Amino acid sequence: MHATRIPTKLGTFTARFTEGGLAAIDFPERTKTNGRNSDPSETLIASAKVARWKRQTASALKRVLEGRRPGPLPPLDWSQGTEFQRRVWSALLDIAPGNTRSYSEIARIIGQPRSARAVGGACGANPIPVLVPCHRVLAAGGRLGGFSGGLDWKRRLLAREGAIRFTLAPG
DNA sequence: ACTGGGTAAACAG
DNA sequence: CTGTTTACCCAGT
Repeated sequence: MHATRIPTKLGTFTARFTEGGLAAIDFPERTKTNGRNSDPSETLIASAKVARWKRQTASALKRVLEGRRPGPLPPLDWSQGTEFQRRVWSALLDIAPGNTRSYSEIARIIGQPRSARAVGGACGANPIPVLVPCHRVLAAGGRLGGFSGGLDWKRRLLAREGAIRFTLAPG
């Protein structure tokens, strides 16, 4: 596992990689990590391949934060997900910036029209937010629904994409 | 605004 | 396997 920090206008994200690809993205931490030194063992593991993935991830992340399409992505390591979760996450990649789907629409798209609630669960388990755009999935009637990284992030990401005509959620 | 029933997946035990 | 917990949804109050 190799981690890298990605500074952006909205804070410093952290991306984690395995040999299989990008495995996770963490939102900026409130707590200021006294950053600086990197673990030397990680440096040894780093390969040209991973270095390329890091560049692609940083570029894609910044572009999505600007409301644009991500451009080329590194391979995504979804090996920790179940078959169902991978189907949901895969469907999320087809939602363009500025567009939204509802949980039940995603359920229908993957061929399980009664699994809207389970789709919510899979979105909550998405380890690669922003690039796998679970923030573009809303509840029925345009309500905001939930977001693991906090609803503020969901609102901010949607606003950046000009997709902010949903009713406000409690809270 | 609040409830209750229906529904499906993941997880703890 | 059984119970509990969900980023759900819809029809009734």
